[in-house]
Amino acid sequence: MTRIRAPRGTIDVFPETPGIWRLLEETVRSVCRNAGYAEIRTPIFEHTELFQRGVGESTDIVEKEMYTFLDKGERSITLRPEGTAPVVRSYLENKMWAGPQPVKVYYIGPMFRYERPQLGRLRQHTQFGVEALGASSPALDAEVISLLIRVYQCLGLEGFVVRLNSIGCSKCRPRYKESLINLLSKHVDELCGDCQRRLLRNPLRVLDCKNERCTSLAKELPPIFEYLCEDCSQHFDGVTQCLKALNLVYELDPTIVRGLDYYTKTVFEVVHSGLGAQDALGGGGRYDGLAEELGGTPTPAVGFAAGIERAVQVLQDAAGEEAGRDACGISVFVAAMGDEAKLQAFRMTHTLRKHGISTDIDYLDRSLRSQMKYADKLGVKKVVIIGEDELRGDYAIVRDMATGEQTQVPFCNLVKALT
RNA sequence: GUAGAUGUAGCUCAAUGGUGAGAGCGCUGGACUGUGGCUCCAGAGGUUGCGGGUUCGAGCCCCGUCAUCUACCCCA
Repeated sequence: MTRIRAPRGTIDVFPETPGIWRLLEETVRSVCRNAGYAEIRTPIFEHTELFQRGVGESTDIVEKEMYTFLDKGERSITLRPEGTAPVVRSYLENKMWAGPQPVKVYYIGPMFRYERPQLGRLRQHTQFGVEALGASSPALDAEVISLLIRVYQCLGLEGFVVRLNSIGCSKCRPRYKESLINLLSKHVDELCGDCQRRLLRNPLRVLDCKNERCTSLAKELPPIFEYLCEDCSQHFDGVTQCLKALNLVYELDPTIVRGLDYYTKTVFEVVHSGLGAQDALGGGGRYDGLAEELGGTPTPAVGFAAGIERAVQVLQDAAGEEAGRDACGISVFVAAMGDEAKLQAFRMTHTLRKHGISTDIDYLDRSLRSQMKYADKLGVKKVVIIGEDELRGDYAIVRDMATGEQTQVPFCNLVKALT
């Protein structure tokens, strides 16, 4: 029999990192709630069409990375590859537009993409994200960006960089695309194979190509700022103004274009150099056209998504392996010798637990010496020792593991002595 | 989907084509029959990823396969 292993691209979060995970999740929750974002939990699978229409038929995610299958009712189902389209679907389906606007929600949960795993990339990974729907104010873009930064700041994470860009809207982006095509067409031969293909389909992608020659060509291209329409341009100014008001440092980066079709106007990424080739901790932007694309009324919205595993990786590099270890948290160990004492110890352990004292006991019939060793490894503060002598005298020995000091405590006073 | 690297004990790694595949750490026990950390001793633990091939002989060489890692594409 061959041993069953976890499927490719999945990991067990155990035993090294649950501590960091819990800290991260708690930080996300408190930062979001502090800014008026409520939790939303959407299904882990959705109708395939949601992502085809929402994320975009021509994106890599939809083209080749989705976990799609037919269920027993012949429906095409997809494990969610991202969180935004489901939230918008939920907003529309639950008529959240009928309540006070904007609707601000956050989520934490698993996402699935069928890709080759590498550093910072898994087939099942966890994202936290926020979405603010129903308002087009640039202040909301800035708020969303500030939330992401705040999460990292609260965790004491350093060395990340915020990159900001605007990719315009359906009015002005086509003009920019057109001029990119015109300018790049003159240099088709110098572009890499991928970019030659991208040129007609989505010329913006040439901007963030990692190929050196494409990069140097891209540098010569005019930035999109010169092509933004009045509306987009004003909006972008509003965003930068708000960010400056918060003293948030960012870099203007005309090369970030994002791989999902639904983005409009503001797009941003938070990157960290400690992540290898996949250097984005998180990213997001505005998606004013998505609700309409999903058959709802036009609804302006903005949000981000960020990778938990990637944040954990950076935090652990900074703090060391042991930092995330989930200590058992046991404070008292009951060591016993002899059958009668062991039964008494078993009962005592449960009594102590009932009184809120975290307690553990030996289950391997070990010698006293070994029980002491084990108690030491657990890191307990006190060990309660019972043998035949103690049973006869109706008391237990309580040993302080830090000082080595031992006292005799009558059984009836044990709870008080250990509290 | 493509490319490269790597698969030996729970972990990190040794072993010129040649005896019964070793070490450190960890685990279990003992020295100390009822007292942890330090020290010393002992023990358990392996289908050398899997399947073929070459050879008198393969952990080592060759082929295939699977897995992991890294990178491309793209993204969290």
